[in-house]
Amino acid sequence: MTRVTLRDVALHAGVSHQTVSNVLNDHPSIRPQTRERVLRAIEALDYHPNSAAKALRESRVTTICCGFYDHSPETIADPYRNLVQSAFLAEATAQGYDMTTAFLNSDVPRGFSTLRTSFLQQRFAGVVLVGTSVTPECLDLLGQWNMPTVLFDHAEPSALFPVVTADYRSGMEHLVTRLAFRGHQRLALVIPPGDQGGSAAARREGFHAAALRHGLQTTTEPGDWSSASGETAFTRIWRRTPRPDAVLCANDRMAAGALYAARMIGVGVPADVRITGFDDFEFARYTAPSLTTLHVPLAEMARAAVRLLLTEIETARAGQPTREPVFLKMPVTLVERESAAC
Amino acid sequence: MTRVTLRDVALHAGVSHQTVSNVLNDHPSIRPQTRERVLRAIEALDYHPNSAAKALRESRVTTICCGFYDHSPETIADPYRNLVQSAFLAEATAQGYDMTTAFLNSDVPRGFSTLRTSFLQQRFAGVVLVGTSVTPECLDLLGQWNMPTVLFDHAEPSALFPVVTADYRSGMEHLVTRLAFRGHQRLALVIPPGDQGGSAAARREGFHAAALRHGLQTTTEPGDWSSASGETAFTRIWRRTPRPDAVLCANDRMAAGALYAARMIGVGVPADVRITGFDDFEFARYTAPSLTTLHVPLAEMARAAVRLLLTEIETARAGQPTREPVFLKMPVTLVERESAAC
DNA sequence: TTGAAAGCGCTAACAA
DNA sequence: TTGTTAGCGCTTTCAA
Repeated sequence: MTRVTLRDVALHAGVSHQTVSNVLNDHPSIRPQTRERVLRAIEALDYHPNSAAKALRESRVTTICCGFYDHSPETIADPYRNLVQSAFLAEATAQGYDMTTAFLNSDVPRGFSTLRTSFLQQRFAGVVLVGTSVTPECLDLLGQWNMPTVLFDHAEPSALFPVVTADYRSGMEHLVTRLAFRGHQRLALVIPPGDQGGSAAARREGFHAAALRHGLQTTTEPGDWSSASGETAFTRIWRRTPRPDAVLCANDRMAAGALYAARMIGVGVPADVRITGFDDFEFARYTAPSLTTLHVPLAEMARAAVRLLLTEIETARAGQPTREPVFLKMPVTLVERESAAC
Repeated sequence: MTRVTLRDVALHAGVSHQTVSNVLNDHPSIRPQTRERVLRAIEALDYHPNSAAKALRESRVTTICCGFYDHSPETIADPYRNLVQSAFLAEATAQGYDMTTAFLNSDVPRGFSTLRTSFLQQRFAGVVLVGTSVTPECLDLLGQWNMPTVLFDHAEPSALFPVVTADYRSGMEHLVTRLAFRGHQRLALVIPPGDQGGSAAARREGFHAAALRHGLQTTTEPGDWSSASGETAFTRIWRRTPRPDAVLCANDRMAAGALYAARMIGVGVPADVRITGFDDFEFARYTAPSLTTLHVPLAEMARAAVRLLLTEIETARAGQPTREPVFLKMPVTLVERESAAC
């Protein structure tokens, strides 16, 4: 159980431990012959450098954190997270970094201070904060910690951190415009309330802006991103007078719930009402009717976010805190399926 | 940007750095007054111990790894992973551990050796290996590394590692028996081929055992867990003669694909054919018709797996490699919905 | 009850 | 080109 160290390798190769270190770090000025001998010793002893020692000595960790903000039981099963996370990890790995994951609950001060503690303990070098609802107050707080951070899915540019998001607003506008051209008059939107500066807010704004432009009537019903909340929302909406002719849901999961509720009540989709989602996850194609929705290029966004974070980390290490504000907004595209067909 | 260390705290409190360490580690024999003073200094300086230094000194890491085996593009969107992972993390956090995630691709030797390298570099203390298809050869390999490991979702007991799984076999048997009692004669199974000792194998065995017992005809069609493969599989199956009167899918995602294909072809479910899934994810309730499936208690399993892993880690540290083989098999329950209603 | 010394495994700086 | 020295921040002896 005793580990092989640099010294063991040095002993085996008949050189000093420093020479071994030099070989490992590709220092110049090592005779090929020595180098060869060291490499053989490393192989023979199955040596692997201790990452803690390296991190300690270099005052540098090669781990990034994927922080899911606003973690609640309702969103645990959300396929969104998995996609994002696995894209993060792939990119991080490609760049020679490890990744840890943190789920921050909405208990803001406590969740954030846990993250900060972890950072100050040097457990990770920087974080991609995933999730809506990062309020301006939180951002100010974060800003004071100077922890390399990238905001994922934050709708507004930030002076403090790079932001990677998608054009949720235009996506929604596009969808509403399309529905307007098809003669729809009364739209209902199912969306989580609040979320200032977050992606829900962007979706809501796009909805209202386009509806106003086209002179459409609108109502809003709260949801919490879960399918169950979509179900409830649709039921409530359908009791109203006048009834909407299209129900737009802020994500696919809620839309799936709405479709289910419609079927239970005996409302035909798309005959009696159109229903749309947002995100375009795997099962959007597999609802009945299949779901018209907006596609978000999550994997691409995730790759960009990690790359930006690594730049942030390098910049912070080099001690150059000034930088242009970065705001990456990826296009969102309409995917037309049955639930809102003509 | 310069970090606060033990020495800084000691200086501030007017004691030696060792005393600070003693306070942090709750050593006895510290005068309450001194203790108080040190704690105030820690507070005042916002001190956080460096985890790398601690790990190095104690030769001990407090990170576990969540290793998803058989990672392929098809399974990235799988909600299964997220549920499992977030349950792992919650339990690990509760026990004072961090968690990293690794996605091992099916390129067995390379993927595994990356994991091993990471372990030998002391990046994590042990791994929960999630996924089917861990072949006996892989297990032997793993066994030689003596890396604390727990197998998640492995169907057979192992002499080498604790296993946490669900009773996939009985679940399938129960479902087949139910269908037999309802007069079904010809069953088709959509399932990934191979997977010796994995959960797919258990599902397949349960299926065949029960079908045999009840004298039912069976056919099998390959799938790769993805919805798209379920779609293809159903289409193929429906071209056969005679047609089955029930199509059992080895997971919900494939079942969703099968439902879609049936609808496209114009086959009524459950009127013309019954379709069932396995796992009971959120959207199983939201397909149309809603999906009859088998519920797997993933969160509970995940908690148990982490606890077992921590025990393994402790045991290994204490140098007592012998231990009773552990095999935890959680119950799987039938959830009846519309797609296989009477 | 507290402090001083040693060293975990590594790398940066310098000396040979 | 290689070896020696020092120290990253912490905890574990052991002595005061």
